[in-house]
Amino acid sequence: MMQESGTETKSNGSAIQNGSSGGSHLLECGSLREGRSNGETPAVDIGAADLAHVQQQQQQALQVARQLLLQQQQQQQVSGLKSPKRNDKQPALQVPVSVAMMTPQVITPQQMQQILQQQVLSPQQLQVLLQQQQALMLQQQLQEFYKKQQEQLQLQLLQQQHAGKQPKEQQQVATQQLAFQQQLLQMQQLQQQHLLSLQRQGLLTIQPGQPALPLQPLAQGMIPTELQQLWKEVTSAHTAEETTGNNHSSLDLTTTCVSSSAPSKTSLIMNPHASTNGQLSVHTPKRESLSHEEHPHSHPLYGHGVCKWPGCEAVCEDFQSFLKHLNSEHALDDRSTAQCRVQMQVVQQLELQLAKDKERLQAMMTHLHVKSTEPKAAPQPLNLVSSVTLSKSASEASPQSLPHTPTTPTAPLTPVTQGPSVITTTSMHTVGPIRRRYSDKYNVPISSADIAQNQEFYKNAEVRPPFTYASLIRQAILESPEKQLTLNEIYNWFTRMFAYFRRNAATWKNAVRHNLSLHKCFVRVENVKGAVWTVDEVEFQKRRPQKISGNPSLIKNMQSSHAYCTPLNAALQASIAENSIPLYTTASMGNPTLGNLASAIREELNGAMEHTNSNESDSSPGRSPMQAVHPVHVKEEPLDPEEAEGPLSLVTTANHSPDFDHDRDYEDEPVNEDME
DNA sequence: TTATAACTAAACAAAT
DNA sequence: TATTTGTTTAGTTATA
Repeated sequence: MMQESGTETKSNGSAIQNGSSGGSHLLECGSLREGRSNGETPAVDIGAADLAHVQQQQQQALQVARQLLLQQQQQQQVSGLKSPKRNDKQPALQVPVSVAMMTPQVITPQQMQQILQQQVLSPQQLQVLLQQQQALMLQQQLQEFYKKQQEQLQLQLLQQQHAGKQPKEQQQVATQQLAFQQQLLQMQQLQQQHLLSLQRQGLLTIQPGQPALPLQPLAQGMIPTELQQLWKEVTSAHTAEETTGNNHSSLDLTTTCVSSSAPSKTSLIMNPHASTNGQLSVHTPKRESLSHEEHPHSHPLYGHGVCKWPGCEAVCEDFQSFLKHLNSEHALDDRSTAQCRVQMQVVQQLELQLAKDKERLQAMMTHLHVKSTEPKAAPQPLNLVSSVTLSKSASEASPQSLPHTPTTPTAPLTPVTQGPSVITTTSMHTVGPIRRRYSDKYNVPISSADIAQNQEFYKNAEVRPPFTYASLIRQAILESPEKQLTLNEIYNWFTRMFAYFRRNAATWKNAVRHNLSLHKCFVRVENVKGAVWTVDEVEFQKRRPQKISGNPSLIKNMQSSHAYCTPLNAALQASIAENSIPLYTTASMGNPTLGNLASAIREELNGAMEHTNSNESDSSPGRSPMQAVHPVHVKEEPLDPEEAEGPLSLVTTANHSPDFDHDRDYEDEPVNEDME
C-alpha cells in the first residue's frame, strides 16, 4: 500500500510537473535531472570545474534566450498588435498561456543584458560584489523591474495569441521559452548545489585557494523570493541528506521532477516512507516562485503583518515593507545563515521525529492489517498475551494446519490467560465456546473469548474469528434486542462484526444455515414477520461441554477468579463449585451483570466441572428442570430492560413459564441426533 | 486407532 | 423463474 502510494506520489509529482505543458515539460525534467544528478555527488569543494560548468550553463541559457528574443521580436513585427479575431477558442492558445503560467521568469531583453553583465564579471569582481550590501538593493530593484518586464511580456504573449498565430509557431515560441527556462532552472539548481556545498562547509566559508565563487553573482540574478526559495531548498536538501543517510528514506525534499526521476532516487521513492514526503517533493522551485507570484502577499516568512523569521517577529505593515525588511534585516550574512542552520536543525529534529512516528505507524498498520495470504503475519487480538497462545498460533499458522480453505488466515486465539483474568468485566457478552481445535489443546479455559474486546480487531482485520459458527450465531442472536434474528439478520451481523465474513459469502452462509439446522440449540420460530432464530441456552451448553482435563488447580483457580471478579454470593459460589448446574438462578436475580457473568462462568465451568465431578453433567437428560428452557420467542410481554440486557434474562423468565411449548423437544429426540 | 466436533461442500426442497 | 431459506448428507481435518 505504502509502496503504491510512494509510486503514486512519484507519478503525481511528474504529473504536476508536466501539468498543462504536456510532454514538452519533460524536457525540463530531463535537463533538470542532468543538473541535479551532478548535484548528487557531494560537491564539498567548489573548484574551477564547477565554475566552468556553471558558466557553460549560463552560456547555453543565453544562447537560447537570444534566439528566443529574436524570434519574439520577429513575431511581434509580423503580428504587431492586431486585435484578436476569431481564434480565441483555438486550443493552441492554451499552450503559450500555460507556458507563461509555468514560467515565472520570462526573460526580457533587459534581464538578458543583466545576465550578460553578470557573465562578464570576473570572479574577483563578483567577490567584491559579494561584500557590498548594495547588491541586495539591486536585487530588489531587479525584482520590481523583473515583474514589470514579465507583465509586459505576458501581455505580448497574449496579444500574439489573440492575433491568431499558428499553433505551431506558438508552440515553438513556447518551447523555446521553456528551453530557456530550463537553462535558468539549471542555473538555479547549480546555485543551490553550491549553496548546499557551502552549507556543508559551514556558513558559506570559501575554501582557501579557490577562486571567488560565482555564488553571489548567480544569486544576484535572482529575486529575493527566489533567494528565500533557495534557502528553503538548501534546508530541504540538507534534511534530505540526513534522512537518507539514516536510511529513513524520507526522501528527497529537494525532489523535483528532477530528482524523482533520477535513478538513484528510485529506491527511495519506492520506499513506503516516501509517500508522505513525496508530497513535499513536488514543491519545485518553479512552483514555489510561481505560487509566490500568484499570491504575492503570501510568504512563508510573512504572516499577520509580522515577519516570521525565527526570532524576529518584526512588524511589517504591508508586504512590500516586509520584503524590504527581509532583504535588509535577513540578508545573506553570517547571522542569517546561522539562524537558518538552527532552523535546519529544528526541521531535522522534526523530520526524525516524523520518521520515528512513521515507523511506528507502519508497524501498527503492519500489525493490524492482516492479509489472508500471509497467515504467519496474522496479528493477534489485543488481549492475546499468553506465550502458549502465541506458540499455538504459530503452529496453527502453518499452511499444513489450515487445510480447510486456502484463504483461511490464522485464527487468532482468544485469550487463554490463566487465573483471574479468565473472566473479565468485558466478557459479559462472551461468544461462548470457540473452535475446539484452537482451544482445548492446552487445557485452558478459552470460552472467555471476548468478541467485545476484540471487536474492532475483527471488524477490520480479515482474520477468521476463532469461534465456532454456532457460537457466533448464538452471539448474534443474543446481541439482538429481541434475542431473535432472521437468517438475513444473522448474515448481516456476521458481515458487520467480522471482516473475514465479508468474503466467501457462499461458504460461510451455507455454514451458518447448516449450523442453524444442525444444532438443536438454535430454534426456528415462526411469527407474523416470518421465521426467526432463537437460542436455546441449555441446548447450547449441552452441545459442547468444555473439558479441562486433569488440572484441578486450574479449575480451582478459575473458581477463585470468579469470586475475585464478581460479587457473586456464596450460594452461587457453592452452586458453581458443586457442579455444572446452569446458573439461570443468577439471572433471575434481576441483576444483569450477575446474569451475564453467570453465563460466562457457566460456560467456563460446565465442561470443567463435568470433567472433574462425577459423570453427571448438565448434558445428562436427568437435569431436565434446567433444560426446560423456553426459547425467547415465547415471551410476548414487554421485557424488563434490565433483564433484557443479560443474555440469560429472557431464558430465566421463560424458565419458569408454565405454558411454554417446545419447538423441538430434545428430550424426546434421540441423543445421537443432538450429538450429530 | 478411534471417536468426536467442527467445517466445507453439495444436493434438494420449500418458501418467497 | 430466480433467489432465499432450510434440511440433510458426505467428506475432511483436528483433537483427545
